[in-house]
Amino acid sequence: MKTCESCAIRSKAVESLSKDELEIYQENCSEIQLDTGDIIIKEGLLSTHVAYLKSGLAKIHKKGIKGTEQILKIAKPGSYIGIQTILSQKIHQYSATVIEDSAVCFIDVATFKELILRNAAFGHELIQFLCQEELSNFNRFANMQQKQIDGRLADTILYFANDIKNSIDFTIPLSRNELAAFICSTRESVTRAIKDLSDIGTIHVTGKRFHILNADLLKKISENG
Amino acid sequence: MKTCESCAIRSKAVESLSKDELEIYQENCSEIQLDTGDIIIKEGLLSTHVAYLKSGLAKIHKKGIKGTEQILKIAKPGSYIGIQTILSQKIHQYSATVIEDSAVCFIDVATFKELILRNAAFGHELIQFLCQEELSNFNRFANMQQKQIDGRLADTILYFANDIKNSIDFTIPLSRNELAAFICSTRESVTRAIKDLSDIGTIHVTGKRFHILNADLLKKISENG
DNA sequence: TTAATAATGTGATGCATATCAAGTTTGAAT
DNA sequence: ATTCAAACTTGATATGCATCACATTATTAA
Repeated sequence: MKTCESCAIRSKAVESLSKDELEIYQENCSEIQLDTGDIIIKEGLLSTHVAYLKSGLAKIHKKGIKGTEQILKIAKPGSYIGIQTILSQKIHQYSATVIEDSAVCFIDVATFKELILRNAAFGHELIQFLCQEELSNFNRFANMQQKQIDGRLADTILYFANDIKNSIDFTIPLSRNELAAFICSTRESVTRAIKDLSDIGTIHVTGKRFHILNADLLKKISENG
Repeated sequence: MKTCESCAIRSKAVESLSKDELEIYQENCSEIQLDTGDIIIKEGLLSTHVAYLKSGLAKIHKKGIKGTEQILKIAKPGSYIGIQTILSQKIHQYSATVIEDSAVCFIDVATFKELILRNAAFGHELIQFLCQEELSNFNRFANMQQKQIDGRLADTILYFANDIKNSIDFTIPLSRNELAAFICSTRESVTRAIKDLSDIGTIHVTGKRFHILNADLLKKISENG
């Protein structure tokens, strides 16, 4: 049986737990394999567990007006999902859906809360995680508002290349519709933006597979908006 | 001499401190009166203190591409400012500027960090604060992307009326340019949006003073985008 | 394989809002 | 009061992108 104790990719927060705290954690935690399309948490439902993304990839999204999906961010391995609603609000304010087969640990809310109140180092790591997330959100917010589509797409391609896939040749596990929901545009405009970036030789794209040909130019487009 | 111990509007986090922890806090904390326009923290500078907004109002902003100011959010009394960079990054990633005369407490970073690691309840309150902030950011993000100007302005007017001023007759302490930076538009478009909402009788505006005449209609506009 | 369905691409058009260019008001300084 | 600069308003024009309509290509099921 797998234990958190022997888990190689447990979070820094879990690292900080004492032996008996880890036991509490472990007893109220279960790891589940999820496939693309599976729902981790769903907006509007009661918040009963915190999810820890061990491996894979998920989209964090939210229903906007008229039901339009808005992708808020991409959750990478090491992310806690659904943590925002465990302390005060009890209803999930956003959904999380797997976009690349994932291993997810679900930790009971009460346990999570107990550990925060019991071990300051555990809380400290969570604070660090939340702070970094907020700064990312700020950056993303400013970028979305001030750049136009080509710049936003360039951002996204560089983000997947540098921060997620660590490669210049990779797949973005999002449909054109989802890409649009992520860069705040429409399916059609995403298609055209991809064509723009391809035409000037910065990328080569086939389906969901992206190959960066000219990173410098792509960066310049990203920076200039 | 004023002490945190006797402070009526200290944060919930400070509430949770023990007597000697409170003393540590107090010794490394100083309250300062700031006027409109004064800078609380500045993007790019070293993060040496956490600011706690006791009273007044501040804008949290960030330089975008080409130097365009982007207002990320409004900080209300009870907000911790500059907390995001104290643990990992050391450089402020955003600025905070007073928009209504404020009382601000500056707490030394080392002290703040020490208290997080020493008192789990203190950290717990901060986590709660950070979680709520992130959810607000998500909502704001989705709204900005999916609503058009009139809806975004309606949002903002209702936000000031309900969440900040608790009145239907109040001043928004932002210039038209700042309002634009807040609702992600331009000075001119803000003017026109104000005119739109005035023309249909939802609000009456003179300068920075806003009077809500038809809250229901305003709400409808906000909801429909 | 073929049929059916979903995802994607493309061209034509319209619209919201940015941008530009004057004017006008406001507020501070003299 | 008068002057000056900053903030604001207003109209005309430009443009980026959404929207619509339809063609094409993948993908799945039969």
